[in-house]
Amino acid sequence: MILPQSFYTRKDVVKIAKELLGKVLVTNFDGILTSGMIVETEAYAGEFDKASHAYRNRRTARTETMFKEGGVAYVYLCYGIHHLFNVVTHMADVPHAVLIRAVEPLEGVEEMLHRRKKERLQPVLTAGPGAMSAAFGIHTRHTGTSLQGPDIWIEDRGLKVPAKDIVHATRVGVAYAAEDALALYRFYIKGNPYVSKGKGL
DNA sequence: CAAACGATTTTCT
DNA sequence: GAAAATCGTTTGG
Repeated sequence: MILPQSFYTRKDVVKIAKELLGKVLVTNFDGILTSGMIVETEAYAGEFDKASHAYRNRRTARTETMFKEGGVAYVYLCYGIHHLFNVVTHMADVPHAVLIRAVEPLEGVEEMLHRRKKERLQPVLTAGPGAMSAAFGIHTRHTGTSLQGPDIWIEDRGLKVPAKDIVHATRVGVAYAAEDALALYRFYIKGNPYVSKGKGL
């Protein structure tokens, strides 16, 4: 089933980030469907999180999407090259989001290989937020897109990730966030080869 | 209007 | 392991 909007509008962004592990992200652009199981996520708790673009409820043209009601995509360009895909959570005016960092490819592998200009299926295809977005065809133009479809959605296919297989860690690339860089806001499935190689603190 | 800066990935040494 | 690639957003003059 497609995760309902009520899944996203809940208030605990960290809990949502953890629950997204094992769910299936699907994109369907121009009739081309690609999907993959989410194996790595990070929570960004807006107002009190220095690692978030919306720290202290800072509203700009870019972050405005994070202030929407939960259940839409927040996509932005990083380092001028990479499109990073996030899921907006909580109610309107609370800028919480979950960064999807890595997935394990399921359907549309041929298309993902083509989009990434790769020959063979290897973890590097979708391990890492920029790589995953490229493989799924996600672009900054999709920021604000609903996660109820028909272009992007997340499904629950009944897979439960055992608590013992969920690793809590520090986030990647946010050392500038001082004490908030120490928060255990990154979650991934232990031993899954598609988890990114990015290192926290 | 000019300048600095990334929630990263790839390539080269 | 180090460095480049590359550009929209944000901030400062």
